[in-house]
Formats: sequence, C-alpha cells, structure tokens
Amino acid sequence: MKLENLNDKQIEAIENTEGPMLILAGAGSGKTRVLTTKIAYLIKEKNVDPYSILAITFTNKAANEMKERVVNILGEDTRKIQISTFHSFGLSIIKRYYKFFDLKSNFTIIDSDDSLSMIKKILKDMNYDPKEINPKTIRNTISNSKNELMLPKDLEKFISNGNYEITVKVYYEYQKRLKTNNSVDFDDLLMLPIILFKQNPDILDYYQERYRYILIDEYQDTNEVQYKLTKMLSKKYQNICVVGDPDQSIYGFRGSNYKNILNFEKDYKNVKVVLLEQNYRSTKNILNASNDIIKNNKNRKEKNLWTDNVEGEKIKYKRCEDEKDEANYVVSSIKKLMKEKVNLSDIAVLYRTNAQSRNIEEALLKNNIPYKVIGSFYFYNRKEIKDLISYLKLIYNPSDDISLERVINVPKRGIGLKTIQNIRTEANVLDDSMFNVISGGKELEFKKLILGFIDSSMELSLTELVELILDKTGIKKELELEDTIESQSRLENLEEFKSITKSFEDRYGVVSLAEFLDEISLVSDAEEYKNMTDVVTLMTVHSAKGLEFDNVFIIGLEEGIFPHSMCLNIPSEIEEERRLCYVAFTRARKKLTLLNSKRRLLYGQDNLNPQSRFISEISDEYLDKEDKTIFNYKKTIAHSNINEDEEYTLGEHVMHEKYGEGVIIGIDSKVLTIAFSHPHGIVKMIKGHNSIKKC
DNA sequence: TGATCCAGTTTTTTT
DNA sequence: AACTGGATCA
Repeated sequence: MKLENLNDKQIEAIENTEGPMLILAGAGSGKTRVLTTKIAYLIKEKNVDPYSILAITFTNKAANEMKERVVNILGEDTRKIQISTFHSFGLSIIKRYYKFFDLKSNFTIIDSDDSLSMIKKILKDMNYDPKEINPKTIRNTISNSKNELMLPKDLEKFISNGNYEITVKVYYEYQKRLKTNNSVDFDDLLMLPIILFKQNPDILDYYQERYRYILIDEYQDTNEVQYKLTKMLSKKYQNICVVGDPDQSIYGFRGSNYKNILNFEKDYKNVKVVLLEQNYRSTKNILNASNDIIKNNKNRKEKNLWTDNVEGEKIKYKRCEDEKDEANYVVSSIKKLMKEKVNLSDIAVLYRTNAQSRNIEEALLKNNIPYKVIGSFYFYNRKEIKDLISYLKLIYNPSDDISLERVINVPKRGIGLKTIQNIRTEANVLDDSMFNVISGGKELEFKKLILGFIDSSMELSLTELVELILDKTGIKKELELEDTIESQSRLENLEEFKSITKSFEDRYGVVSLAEFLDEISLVSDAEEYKNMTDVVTLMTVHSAKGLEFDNVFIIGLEEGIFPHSMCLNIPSEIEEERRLCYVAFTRARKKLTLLNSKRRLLYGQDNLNPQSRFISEISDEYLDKEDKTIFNYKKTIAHSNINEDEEYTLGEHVMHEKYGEGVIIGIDSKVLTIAFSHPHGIVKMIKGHNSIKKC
C-alpha cells in the first residue's frame, strides 16, 4: 500500500499500529485522512480483520463519511467495520444484552425533552412546586450523575441539602419510570455498557478480544464515561490510538474534559506521540489570525501550527448598524461570490446561537438564495413531527408512556386530562404501562387503533406505515380542514418526513421500524437525509466542528453573543468560548468574513454590544477593516427584480429557471411555497421574483 | 372537555 | 419577541 501525498508525521502516525498512540492534530492537518488511511493500512498491510477494528467519531455524520472513505479504499466488504459514535456503539451493546438491564428487546430511547417532561410529571406527582424546584436543574443533575457513573444510591451519599434530597428522590423515581416505559435515556447509552462490563468480566473480555484495535477521534471532547469506556476496552491489548486537538475542545458544558487528552501520556505506558502541525486547509492570513486568538488562552499547551499555503486575502471585518444590516451584508457578499461563480455549497454562515439564523434566513429568502439550516430544532422538534414519531415509537414499544401521553388525544378524540390522569394512576398502581391498563372508554378505541397499526406494521414499508398513520389517525384530515398557512406548513413538514423515510429506505433497502427509530434518535439532524446540492449552509459553530468551507462568514462577533453573556465572568468558560472561536476561524479555507452589529434586538430588548474581544486579539496586519461597500437595503430588493403585483393561486404551475416546473402549495402575504420535483423538493420563494414564471 | 386569555419566563452550545 | 403553563369560562 503506497502512502502517497502524506507528510512524514502523517506516515509515522499511520505506520505505528501497535501500542498506545496519541496524535495531536491541529486544525486542518489532515487528521481524518490519517485516520482513514490508518484503518486501511491495518487491514491491508497488517492483515487485521475489519471486524477487530473499532473507530469512534463524534458525530454520526463523521462516522458515515469515514466509513465511505474506507469503503472507497478497500471495497464493499469492509462496510461491516464498526465506525460509529460512542452513543450508537453503546446502543449496540445494550441491544445485545438488553435482558441484563431488565429491558425488552423493543426498548426505545427518550430524548432530553422527554426526560424533562418525565421529570416534570414526577415532581407534580410528588407535590413539589415547579417554581421552587427547577425541573431543568434536576434533569441536568441526573444527566451529569449518569455521566459520572453515579446511580441514585451513589448520588445519595453526596446529599448536602434539601434540594439534593429531592433530586435523589426524583432520580430514583425517574429510573423506575424509565424501566416501566421500557426505555433508556441518552446518558444510559454510555453508562449502561460500563455497568454491564463491571459486573460481567467475561462480556468485557469478549469485547476486548473482539476490538483489538481502537481508534478514537475528537478525543479532547470525551467525558468521564467515554473515557472509562475507552479505557476498559483497550486495557487488554493497548492498541489504542486517540486523535484530537486540545484547542478545539468545545463541549465542556456537556462534561467533556480536555484534560483527558492532556493526560493520555500518563494513563497509558509507552505512549507514542505524533504532532501534526502542518495545516493544509487555510491561507496564511486565516491561520495566523486563528493563532493570534488561541494564544490568549492561559490554560493551554503551546503548539505551532503552520502552513505552506498562500497568504491569501485579508480577513474582512464589518461592523454593521443592526442585525438586519448584518444579514443584508452577508447576503450581498454571497451575491458577489455568486457572480464570481462560487458554488453555494462552498459557503457557510456560522453563529454562536441557533436563534441567530433567523435574520440570515429571512435575507436569503428575500433574495431567493437557497440554503439549509443545520440543527435539530428546525425539524424534529416541530410538534407535528414529534407527534408522528411518538406514534411510531408507541407502535414499536407500546410501553412507552411518554409517547402515549403525547398522542392519545392527537388529534382531539375527547380524551381529556382527567382520563389520562386516571390511566396514569392505574398504571402506577399496577406497575404496568398505561397502554396495557387501558380497558374501556374512548381510550380503548385509541388502543385498538394502535393495535391495528402494530398489525399493519408487520407487512407495510416504513413510508407506507407513516402514510397509514397520518390517514387513519385523522392527523392529515384535521390539518387539511384547518386550511391555514400554519396547517399548510405542518402538512409540508409531514410530507418532508415521508421523503426522509423514503430516502432512508432507498439508502438501506427495506428497513425495520427499530432501525429507523434508532437512527433518528441518534441522528438528530434531518439535513443529513436531504440531498440538497448547491445551497448555502447555516449552522452553529458547534455543528461546524470537523467541517470546512472555502468561504466562511461568522456573524454576531460581539461581547455577550460571542463570547456568550453566560460566560463573560468565568475565565475557564471564556477560554472555551475562545476555543470555539478558534474552531470557527479554522473552518475557512480561502475567505473569512467577520461581522457584528452595533445594535441588536435581543429578547425583545435593544442591546448595544461592543465588538468581541476575539476581534481585538487579531493583529491588524491580517484584517481588512476598511470596507468601502456602501450597502443599501432598498437597492438590493430592486436589484432582485420583484414584481409585487403578481397574483398566484394554490395549485398553479410555475416554471423556475433552475428547478424547472413546480406546483404552488402555499401562499403567504409575501412568500410562496412551491413543490418542485426531486431532488429540489419544497422551496420557499418570494412572490413575483423574476426567476419564476407562470406557465 | 376544550378554547382562550393572561402572566410569567426565557435563550448557549448537542450526542 | 416568542413560548409556556395555568386559570377561567363556555
């Protein structure tokens, strides 16, 4: 196997396959390439069975990409190789040993929203006032405990005050309810395997024997449980290769500890350390500015990231008047790039908080520039989607009380709070699921409906099942009758969900409900299923980790936004914000544009934020502050040639210059929703734009 | 039971 | 500004 186009350090990292290895890989240093090549090298040169390799990545997306790359090098039969996130790896273990945890094989995973509503209900049942006891705090404490491997009885030992006592009580009850619901929460996916291994050395031994070669990506973002799991698995053969960059540790709020990577050399004996310090991604200007920022962190191991790339353009910095102005500046810059024939897929807009996407979205919409927003909230958190998923979960796991309560009266069936309460109490008394104790009334109708779905699910495809649910429950009919803009958009979302199940089936062949539910519980991002080709990407800096783009815009670089106001007074958190900023900067290959605004409407209030300290940390020689662009909002609208008088009707056919023929399925005061054929799908456009013609 | 209204709260980042 | 939850009334 030829190791071409790799530098000495990279080759060293690849060829040393035995024993513990630490790869300190700076941003853009070809880390993913090294990892995939190393996996290929193990299989091809060292005759390691792909079955014996375990590779852990941070996101499912990264896992899929890595798998594709390995399959590309070595062929289809390496597809069985275990490349996944910690969470899905944990799930695979629990699936295999579900009996040990007192679960049934059809257990489901509850998300953190469901955890929260479960905790709220527990507090209510225990007669605590949610104003005095914050359910979120309790959820976080429970989550943190699990990430520290503490069960209720362990937490009990730490009781120091009244609130803690309540937390412990809730924790006990929470665990009990998870069990009657036949479900696990997110943190269980990591904690349960460790409990299993601790109590069953033979099972641990099986996994140790099986996974003789372990590779962990983004090691700087591992938390305590993940650290323990890694350590247990690698103990026997010590062929553990971890990759990471302490400067890119950005998940401290979730319990990640960058010290795990700093301590790696103490944790294992005879560690081989390889430093990847050549950056292949960014221009000198971008890299130098990034270095300028990160060197302000006190708590840091000095490193020297360099590049042979061109000096490149200076980094643009624009201080705007307000957030609208900021969004319009971004859009006008994108238009300029479009004129230079830049692909939209080479452009990303990054921000600190999800809420910031809105202004950008509006501006892009007005100017008819296609985009996608990466982030879970936008899709899976919508009511109609959550309802639909709850139906699916309930069909798969009828013990899932959370899902049952969610949909038992959706659409309205005249089953009120009182009835639900009665069922809940009875279930509690009998220590059974709500579904099982239903025996009469309108509830029985509902139960029969679900039982019917369970029958149908045996012979229908996933998409057909979804269709059936929307139909038989009356969800579809209700929304159609409502016939408002709101209900239209809900219907569209449900259509989109079907296209997700469809593409899921296309991709993996016939899939079971189990597989699909697992996947969407772990892959929170609907965007991963769409193949939108040439669109601008909008996302938080956190989601951008591991990605790269030719052109990057970072918006909201203000004190209070980035760094976030919650962190301003805590030095360690400011350092994390700085690492986050470093991650944002190093996503850019060629062109980086920084923005902020003097005034910003936030939580209904006008805020005057000074420029971010991170901008002040960049040496002037890399910055271009003198932006001469005179930007006029009105001018852009005129420029995009909008004929506001154009009238439309629902169902009308139109022709788009890029997407071809489409049907109007929604009309707003200013915006049209148009369904185009695959792969474009449903697109929103401003009325009367000259790119659409009636036909 | 369900619709509506009002008051109070909230917003960091995510597998 | 937007969303939640609770209270009130039909």
